[in-house]
Amino acid sequence: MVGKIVEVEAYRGSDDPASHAFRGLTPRNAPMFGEPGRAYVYFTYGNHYCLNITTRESGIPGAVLIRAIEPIEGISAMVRLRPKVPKLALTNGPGKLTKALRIDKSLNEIDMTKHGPLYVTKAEAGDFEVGRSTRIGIAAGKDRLWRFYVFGNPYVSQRQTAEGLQRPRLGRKEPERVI
DNA sequence: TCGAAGATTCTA
DNA sequence: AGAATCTTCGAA
Repeated sequence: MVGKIVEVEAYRGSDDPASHAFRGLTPRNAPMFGEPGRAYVYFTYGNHYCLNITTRESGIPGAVLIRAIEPIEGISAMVRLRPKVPKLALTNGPGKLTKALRIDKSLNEIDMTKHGPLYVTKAEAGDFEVGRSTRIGIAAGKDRLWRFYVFGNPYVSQRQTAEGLQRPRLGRKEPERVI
């Protein structure tokens, strides 16, 4: 299965009250303090896994939550994992995409920079614009515009009207693929 | 050991 | 708008 990442949120450490790492190292958030480029998978609300990719050097907490992807290959397999769900809703949320890609805690801490069961890689992509807004589903840290998404992409999660929404800016970066 | 909250989703 | 559902963490 292959998808293009179209929506992410950034989380940091003691300077970010919305982050799992805000109060320091715990067993759950340990990957955020570890090597960059690893998966940080956590379970929440009794039902859902969420996938992050760690971003900062060892000892400094940081991760990017993958909130939505655009399905590219293996769509029938994704539908099998999320039966009776229309294509547009297959992977447009952090808990939805982990289910559609069968991502769970067994992939926690996996190296996502190398070819393996779950990894990211650069791919061709035309020009696109990046929208940004406040992060979704958080109680603190609402002042930061740390949610980023491909502007106008229909596979972005349905809450683009979150407060703090800004019109597209930032540049043309190649999006990446998840497998 | 216990209670409350949670980087969500689905249904009514 | 509210329930579901259970892990995690901090406080007691």
